[in-house]
Amino acid sequence: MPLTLAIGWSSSSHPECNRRETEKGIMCTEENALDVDKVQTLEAKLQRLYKENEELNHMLNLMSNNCNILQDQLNKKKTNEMYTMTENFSSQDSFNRRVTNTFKAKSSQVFIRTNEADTNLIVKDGYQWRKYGQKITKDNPWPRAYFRCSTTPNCPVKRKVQRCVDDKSILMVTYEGEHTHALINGPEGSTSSPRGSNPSLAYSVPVNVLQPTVTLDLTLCRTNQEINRPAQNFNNNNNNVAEYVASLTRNPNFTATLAAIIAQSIVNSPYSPQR
DNA sequence: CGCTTTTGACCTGCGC
DNA sequence: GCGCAGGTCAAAAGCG
Repeated sequence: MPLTLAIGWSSSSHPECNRRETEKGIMCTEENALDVDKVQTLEAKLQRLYKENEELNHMLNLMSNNCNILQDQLNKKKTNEMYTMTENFSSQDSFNRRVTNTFKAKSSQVFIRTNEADTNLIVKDGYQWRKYGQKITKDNPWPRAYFRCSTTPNCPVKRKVQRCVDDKSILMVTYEGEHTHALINGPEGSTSSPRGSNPSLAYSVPVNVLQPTVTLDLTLCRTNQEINRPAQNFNNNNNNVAEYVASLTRNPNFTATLAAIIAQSIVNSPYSPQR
């Protein structure tokens, strides 16, 4: 413990040092007393931090345990649902077909919050997409757009983009298949937006259908134009930030991820008791 | 001119 | 077999 050593410096047992200290006289005594006070205050502070650290570790463990328990319950529920599905299908073949279509196609769905005024269905995800169809579906008044990955000629990946019925600012993006190539561009690099249009700021990350759905809201990311008009949207953005933070804290996935990051930072911290 | 989007027609699967 | 809904095709049009 470095602090213990720091406290010990003034009581040197070396005779020469003791002599010099005596010669310096009482003048230094007050100064030394002040230093000792400072050190003691710091030590007390550090002890308090250690204590808080321990409490946080304890809380993290509890959260982690709860998370594991919930995950187990979810997995069990999913398994039960699969069994129920099997019973409901008229034949094992049709069930297998459905499972194959649903899971083996590597489909995934992401929900992306965009600007409500933004009417196009462009989602930047770093790949290049070519639109090959659009359709109005029965259960949704908003058109569904069909895209094919055109990054490479033989890439089999398709995606469907449609606005959410309840909230038109949310885009539902369904990916099907797996890319046969690497991601060639960042979110700004996609060239799939129509000429002259104002592409959405949304940036999606595909998530496997078996995993919890992820919603990304990047409408708060400011474009260069927005940066150049500073105060205009400030209050509006503040409200959006509050909403954004509230939605994040309600999301259990976000909480779990945040807890993991905090845990990691504590473990790696130089003040960690484990070090 | 080449690439992309648009959009009506066509195809396919499913339920009745 | 028929009708419906979702998915795909391909010609036309738009844009740089």
